[in-house]
Amino acid sequence: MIEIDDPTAEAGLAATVKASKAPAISRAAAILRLLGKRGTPLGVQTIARELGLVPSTCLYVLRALVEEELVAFDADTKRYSLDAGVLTLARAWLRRDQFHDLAQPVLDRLSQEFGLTTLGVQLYGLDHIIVTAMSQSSQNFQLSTQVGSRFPALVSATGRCIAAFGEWPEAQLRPRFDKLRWEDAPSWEEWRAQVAEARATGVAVDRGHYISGVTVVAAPVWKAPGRPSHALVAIGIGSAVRGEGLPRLKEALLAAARSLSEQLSG
Amino acid sequence: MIEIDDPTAEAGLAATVKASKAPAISRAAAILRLLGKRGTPLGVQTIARELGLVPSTCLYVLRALVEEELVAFDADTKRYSLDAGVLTLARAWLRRDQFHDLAQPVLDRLSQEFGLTTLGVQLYGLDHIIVTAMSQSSQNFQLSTQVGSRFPALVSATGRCIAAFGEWPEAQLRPRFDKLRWEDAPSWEEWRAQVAEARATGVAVDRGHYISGVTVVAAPVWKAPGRPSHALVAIGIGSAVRGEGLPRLKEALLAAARSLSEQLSG
DNA sequence: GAATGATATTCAATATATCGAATGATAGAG
DNA sequence: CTCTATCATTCGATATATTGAATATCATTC
Repeated sequence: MIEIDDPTAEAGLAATVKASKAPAISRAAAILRLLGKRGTPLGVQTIARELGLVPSTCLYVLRALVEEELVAFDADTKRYSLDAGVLTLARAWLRRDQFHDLAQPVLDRLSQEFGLTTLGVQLYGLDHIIVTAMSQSSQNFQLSTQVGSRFPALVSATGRCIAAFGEWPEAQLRPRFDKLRWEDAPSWEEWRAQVAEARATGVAVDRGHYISGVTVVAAPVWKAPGRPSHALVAIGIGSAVRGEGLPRLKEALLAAARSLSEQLSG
Repeated sequence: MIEIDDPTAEAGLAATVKASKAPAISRAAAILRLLGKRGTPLGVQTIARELGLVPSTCLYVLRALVEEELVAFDADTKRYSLDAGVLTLARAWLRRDQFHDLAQPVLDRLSQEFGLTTLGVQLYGLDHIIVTAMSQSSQNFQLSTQVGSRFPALVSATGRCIAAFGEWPEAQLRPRFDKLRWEDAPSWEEWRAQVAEARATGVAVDRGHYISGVTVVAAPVWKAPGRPSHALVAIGIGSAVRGEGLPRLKEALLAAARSLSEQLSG
């Protein structure tokens, strides 16, 4: 799957910093994300330029992050990179997230039964989604993502899911839809029709639009009434999603999502 | 394995905040760690009390963290907990950490061959270590930790490793040694002797001191000359580490650690 | 080897994040 | 239902984090 740029990194930072009562934290988060995205160690100046920060401020923030072991500092090269402290936080999150725990066995079963890759994702409004659980079947060729990956909200089957059950005004959907990148982008009308179908059936499908040859199915999960908080996703290639397979998969995904919703709200 | 409390959480926070030029970040990190440790969602007041923060400041920090999706806010209960944003950072870290990538296949091979659990850990001076890679054999009963776990630096075999190759003054070692919790704590003299042996052989061993019945072996890994930066650890129970097994394991671990050191420094 | 351009870092002025008291909001007891 | 206790939240005064210029350090070019 294709990764996306983080919109908050460059453009929105100035605004976020201004509005906040703790701007150092926005800056720190932006730095962490930048270091994560780049992967290679960066110097103070580079980071500051990239994020539009004052170098001295950037230095102080980095030093604080180093102190907290969220950022590693190489004294020889004077370069900064992510440190293992972020792992400790992630482990704590994984251990306690209800959806993750409940979804994992369900995903394992589904990916086994249908021979495809399944994901549990958390929805963040119209901005993006984050993969929080994953399971792969033992088949040879598999599409793969990792827990922690971010994708734009409205793309693929999950996007139709969000549009179908989020009750968002069209004025908010359209501009975001126009910015998406698909391998074979649907027209706005085509997409609207598919969203309507998702609303009717309870499951959204993307047939080769996001990635050609790949069928993605998504079903919404609710933690509370209102907008769905999570979704179950199945990603299939080849025979797994052809012919009789697809309706059965949709059925199974829908049932699993309903069951999860009940468990989460109870 | 037994988890440890984070020393920076309560006691050291005030000092760290005072010294820093970006105190909001220390507070933010402390909040993240607290939320991670507790697992259950917490209110502003509770967090502030626990960490010795002013409630209003605590609120501002929390809001900034929510904005960055590092903390989730339940508007109904007004409780805060870790959010999935920390996952994204962790994934980025895992993807780019050289030691993690190089160590994983080595650990897989070792755990398979000897039928035990192996870890790759990153060393943080005399403070603590963080597990950054793990592999388990397919045997039924296995000791288990997770990537991201933290342990005190000087405990078990890794501790002897750090003491043996870190060239720390005794005055710094002793007070930390005295604070450790073992199931069957060795005396200071006993421990010193084992550290000396580790220095001589290149591998450290803990025979049931940290956890009774469990043998832990650790070998240091260097990214650069000076103090070791990482270590390879093998954790065995029963026959895997009895008789002829142990010397063979020590040999294999040492060889693997040497090879890794070379790859990392090159 | 001097000069150049880039970097990281320090420092004092000032915009502002932080504090503590005051205000709302909420839940539980009587 | 009222009272009380505890919580989250707002707000103005002030200690201080942030800034931008100045300095120090480093690598590279002529």
